Amino acid sequence: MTTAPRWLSEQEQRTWRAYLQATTLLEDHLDRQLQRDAGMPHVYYGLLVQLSQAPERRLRMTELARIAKITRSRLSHAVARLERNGWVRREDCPSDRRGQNAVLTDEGYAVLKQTAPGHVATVRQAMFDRLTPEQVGQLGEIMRIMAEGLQPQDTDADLPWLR
Amino acid sequence: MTTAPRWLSEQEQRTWRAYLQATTLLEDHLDRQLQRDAGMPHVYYGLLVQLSQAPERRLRMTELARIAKITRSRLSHAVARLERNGWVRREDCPSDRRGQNAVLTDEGYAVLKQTAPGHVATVRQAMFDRLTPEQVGQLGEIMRIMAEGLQPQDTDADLPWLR
DNA sequence: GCCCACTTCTTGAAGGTTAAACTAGATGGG
DNA sequence: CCCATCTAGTTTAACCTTCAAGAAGTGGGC
Repeated sequence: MTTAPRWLSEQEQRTWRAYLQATTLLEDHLDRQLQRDAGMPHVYYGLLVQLSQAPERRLRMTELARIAKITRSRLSHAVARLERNGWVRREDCPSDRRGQNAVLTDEGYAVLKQTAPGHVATVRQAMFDRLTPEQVGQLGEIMRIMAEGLQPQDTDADLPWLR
Repeated sequence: MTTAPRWLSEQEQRTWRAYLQATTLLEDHLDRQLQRDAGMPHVYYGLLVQLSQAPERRLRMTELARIAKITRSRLSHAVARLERNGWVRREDCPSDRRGQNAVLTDEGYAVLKQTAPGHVATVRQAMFDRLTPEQVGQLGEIMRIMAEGLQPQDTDADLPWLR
């Protein structure tokens, strides 16, 4: 970082500040809503959602971590907690003896079914009810671009001389 | 929540998922970058930035918490840590004996000065270098709308019969 | 002047997250 | 077959966040 930094323009600064405030406030809001209504933080809820949508309601740990964009370590802790709650169960993977499947239990599914409407309502109220369909489209496109740029890269992409 | 839930449309679902992924990945990315280069998480860095921009580089605890969108409790812990680092100092507020000012020290300012370029570069690379100026404008507008809707409301707004 | 309700800020405990180290099993070249 | 190397997942300890409770100060109504 020896070259002169390119500071943010006025518009970029305003956007960045708004981004930080909105994302902080929303994540807090969702955490509070779900902690109150479902007894777990937002990230944990997201794990149950992913499992509920997977074939046979089960996923390999690494795959779940990849989809949810969290580390395997964090997932290990999270699943341990969800298992204590009886909402997820661990199961040996038949094809790879190192592997574990996280399986959504019926109880876990019931919790999800019960709390999903309230959660959707909260998300709507915070985001979709305030934006025009056009803005929803713009936001989606922008977020896809950002997410794509932040995916853990193929190692070789950082080492072009190896390609 | 007794009425039939209005689920998200296809477009809304895609946008929501992209939003979750992008914000999760970006926050992680910034935390890692700042932990590595500045020895503190992103939120703590943001506190130093706010202080650096305040008159006399100091702010009342409550005001700083309000600006940074975090709880006072969290701020207390954070400032305690930053104080141990020598980057912030606490000071009694002259006009209100309950109050404390958080003051950015010269050391704290130096850390900021040293790490700001790298941080801006990271933000640019993750967001602004990937978006058109038009998209930056759209994102800013959308985030302002969301943040506004999530501000802790004036109590009376929830109690119209008291107005 | 005296209450009482409110604000400011801190604390402690419980729970969540991170980074690094570790166990166990898979994999592929020689 | 053997071994180095890689991958899957867990664990530990340090750190961070949250919630509830509490100490201390303020200020309006009487």
